[in-house]
Amino acid sequence: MLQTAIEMMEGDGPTARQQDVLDAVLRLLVEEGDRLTMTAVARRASCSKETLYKWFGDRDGLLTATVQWQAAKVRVTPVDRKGLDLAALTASLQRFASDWLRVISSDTSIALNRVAVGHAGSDKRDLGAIVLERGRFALGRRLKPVLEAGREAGILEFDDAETAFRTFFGLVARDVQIRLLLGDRIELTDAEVDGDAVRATQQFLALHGAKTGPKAL
Amino acid sequence: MLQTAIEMMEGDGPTARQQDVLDAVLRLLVEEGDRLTMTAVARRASCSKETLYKWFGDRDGLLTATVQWQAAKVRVTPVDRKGLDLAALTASLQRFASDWLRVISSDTSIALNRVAVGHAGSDKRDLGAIVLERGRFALGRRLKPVLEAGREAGILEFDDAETAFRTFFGLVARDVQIRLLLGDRIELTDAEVDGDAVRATQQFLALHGAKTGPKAL
DNA sequence: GCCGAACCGTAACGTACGGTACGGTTGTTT
DNA sequence: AAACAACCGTACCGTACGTTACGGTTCGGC
Repeated sequence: MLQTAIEMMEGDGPTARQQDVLDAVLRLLVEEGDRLTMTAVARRASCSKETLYKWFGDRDGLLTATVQWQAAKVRVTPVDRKGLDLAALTASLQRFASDWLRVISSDTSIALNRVAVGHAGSDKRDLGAIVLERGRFALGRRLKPVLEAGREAGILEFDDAETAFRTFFGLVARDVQIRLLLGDRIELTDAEVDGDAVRATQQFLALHGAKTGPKAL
Repeated sequence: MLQTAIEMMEGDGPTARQQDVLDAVLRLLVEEGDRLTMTAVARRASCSKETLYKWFGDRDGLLTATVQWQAAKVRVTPVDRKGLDLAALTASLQRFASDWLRVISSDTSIALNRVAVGHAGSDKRDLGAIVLERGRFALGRRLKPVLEAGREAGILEFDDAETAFRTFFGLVARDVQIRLLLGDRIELTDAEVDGDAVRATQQFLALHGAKTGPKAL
């Protein structure tokens, strides 16, 4: 059953075969970066270039579909806002932090962000917008309710949830993402990721934790 | 007087004429991004392509020389470590923060980081390494002595200067750089930059300021 | 005034790659 | 079994662009 790029845009996701192709593009993107050729994609995915063009329109369409496909694969564990105490909030923040660190340090994320950054420089700003929307902004949308629940529970104090989120974001990511994107070889073991998540969470709580008793700053 | 790319690598910088060419590349890079062509550079700089190749070797050499040229233009105001008190340290940190925010939000920085990120994905990792070295790491080398002076003066408390610097970096940059690189249009007025610098500095002091009297966290 | 080096402007070359066309194969419908 | 759609593999086309080559101009040295 033929499914055009337009149909993919507005309807149900790619077919199984198309997903295979997009996964091949992902792998190729990690290996070769933005200089992957349509020929290489066709060869890797064992499909014809004609099919690629029929399904995805052109090279940019293929890259866009790939980015969306990868973004769709990222699923998150929701947080229950009931019975929130300091321990639960701390665990939640740590989990967000470690998840995020693992995402931005993954090969696929690095490769995808690289092509998105490259495309943001040209007229084709779509890729950057998608990555931003499904990455940074999606994280904010998921984390802000947690922060606000913490505030309602009297655990956190802040004026603006967006600002508070950005502080947390900075404490977690620091210079990791830009260094990775620029080619710095950072080794991030699981232990280090968890340690960084703990540190970032503690720092955030030190800044925005509710002041109780003599802990006034 | 002819000056080959090799001579430029190991010796005195580019000649005045070559600087004009590199400035033209910079402007073109801001306008067109990585898809600038050698023909466009030659036309913009009013020089021949033959000269470009004689001076810079090839396209990558031209881009490398451009990145180094821009990096060389960034100069910093040193900080005197004598008579350091909290006010002086605060002012110093705020200045670092606002300077850095202005750098990473400038058109040239964004354009340069974009091409560097793109090149970091291919075999040509040079550009990324240069940007990293003259950007993030240069900032760290300049800031760490300030932090250590603050610690010696009893104003700051931290174990590792590198870790403390990265915390400050995160508090300052937050999500700004990645958003700009991905094409997000962020408006950063001078007032906002200064305000962010103050906020980041206060947050850093809250985390690493020496505990005096009843201010224990 | 003459010579050569450096350089400009432009034309030309080679190639890599995006995009298209086409013959052959498989699987499905009638 | 005939017809047809979807698809694979490959050959092909057009073009953009990196790189080179060349004629003409400026300029410093003798």
